[in-house]
Amino acid sequence: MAKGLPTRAENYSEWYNEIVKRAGLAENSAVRGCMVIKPYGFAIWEKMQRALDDMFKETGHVNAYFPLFVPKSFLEKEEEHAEGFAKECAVVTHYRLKANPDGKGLIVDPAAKLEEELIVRPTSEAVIWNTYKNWIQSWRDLPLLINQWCNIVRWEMRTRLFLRTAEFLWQEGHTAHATEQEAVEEAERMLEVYATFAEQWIGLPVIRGVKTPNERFAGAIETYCIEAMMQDGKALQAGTSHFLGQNFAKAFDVKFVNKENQLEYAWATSWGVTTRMIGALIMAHSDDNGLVLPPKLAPIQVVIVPIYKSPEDLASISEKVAPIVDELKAAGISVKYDDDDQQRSGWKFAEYELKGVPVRLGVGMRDLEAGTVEVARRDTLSKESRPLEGIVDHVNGLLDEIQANIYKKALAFREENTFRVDTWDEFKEQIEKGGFISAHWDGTAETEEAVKNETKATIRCIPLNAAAEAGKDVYSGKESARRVIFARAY
RNA sequence: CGGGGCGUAGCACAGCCUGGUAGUGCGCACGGUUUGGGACCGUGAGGCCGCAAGUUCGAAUCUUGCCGCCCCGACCA
Repeated sequence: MAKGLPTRAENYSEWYNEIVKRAGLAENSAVRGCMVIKPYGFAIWEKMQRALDDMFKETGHVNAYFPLFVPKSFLEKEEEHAEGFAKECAVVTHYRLKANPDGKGLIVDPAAKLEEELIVRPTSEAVIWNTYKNWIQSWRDLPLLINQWCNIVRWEMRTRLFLRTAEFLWQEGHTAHATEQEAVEEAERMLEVYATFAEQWIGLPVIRGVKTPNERFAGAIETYCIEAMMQDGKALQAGTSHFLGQNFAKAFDVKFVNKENQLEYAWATSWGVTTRMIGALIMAHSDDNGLVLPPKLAPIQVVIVPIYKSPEDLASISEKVAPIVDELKAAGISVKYDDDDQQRSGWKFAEYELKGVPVRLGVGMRDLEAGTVEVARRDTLSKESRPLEGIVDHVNGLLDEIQANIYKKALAFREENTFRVDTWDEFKEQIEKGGFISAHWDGTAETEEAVKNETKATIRCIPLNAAAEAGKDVYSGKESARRVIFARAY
């Protein structure tokens, strides 16, 4: 076990916080509620960005950039949207500071008050649809498929590294379409992109679903989501995709002329995933020794640690290892040969385990003589001695195996902790133990609210693949057509 | 914004109750011995004790007021 790292069983949230800090992913900043993403954490984000961006491009999207500031009047235009975000907005009121006449330091120059306040974007629908108004005239201008990578600010009272901070990084896709059907298909397509990314890259099984009206994005007609289970049995929303109908087109007067020469409002979607996915990755796979990274997102996939006594030994190990490093690189594997003389091998083993490096190769003098290498995998913590010959192929296969294994493990965990519940007593008992509860819901906001008040559990989603099944609401006893997923959530 | 806790070296903390000018561990620097799972010994550097005012001969310690951070709740990706 890592030195002094709290265990998941002892204190799950402290375990999480410590992993984030000790693995060098992020730390709290001097600015309240904001985080500093450190190089190792940012490297994971860069890998996520790369993979997602490729998927966005493959589905026909292009990147652009819109301003950080949203004039208050823009935000106001779509009423529900405005209401939903109003209570968490940072507002710019002035554009200048000046020397404090009463002493040292600076004060806000009262003479430099902005005519109209600017909101630091909590999301960009308003700015973007205000822009789209000028870009869209004809059906020939559609669909408009644009994404941007940026930061946003949502003034949170209580923050946690990666999971909830006042400022965070994300991507937001904003598309405009000529027909309702096309927009709905886009929202569903992007949800599937997210689900694929979560499952195949993060190794995180997700439930695809739609939100209840209560949980919907402010201004959306339908919110699709992917929900994942963390190791403490709580749910975490890993991505959302919205069908916005014509709400924003109407608010910003975005009309186009269709093939019949008639004016119509454009149909919209928006979709986003955030740096929160890094939190999901940590909480889904890591163990009491530290981080466990899926090979596809690991900044370092393979670390090679030389084990030696004298500088001469190190030299001969380095000589033997050099071609292997080259071969691994040639095979597209990111590898680090850690010949740093400042730290001992035992220290390095522990350190790379804490950092979640999927595969570690240990090479010592004994290996040199025997033509072997010690192969250690992070996900199972198992070690074996293998012939140096053919090691690159072996590692390549091993990375795939680890990627598959951590997904399998997470899926098995979710299945073991998902319960079909049909009585209210059972519901209350189970929710205390954690996990997902699949239960009947009568479709009313009243019941949803009552369940939340009594148990802190919310409806995470109505699964897209939910089979029609007549039943009785677990709380109210009223008629229900299908089961939904209840859980306590992050 | 309500309830609780905490601000002392880069980090984690002790000292405060019972006032006398600051200590431990990790880390850091140097030297040596070590090296197949977080080495050990020795020497050394490093602090306006969150800020401000008050009490006192004297304040990290007592009083008051600020500021900041963390945890628990309501809100949220």
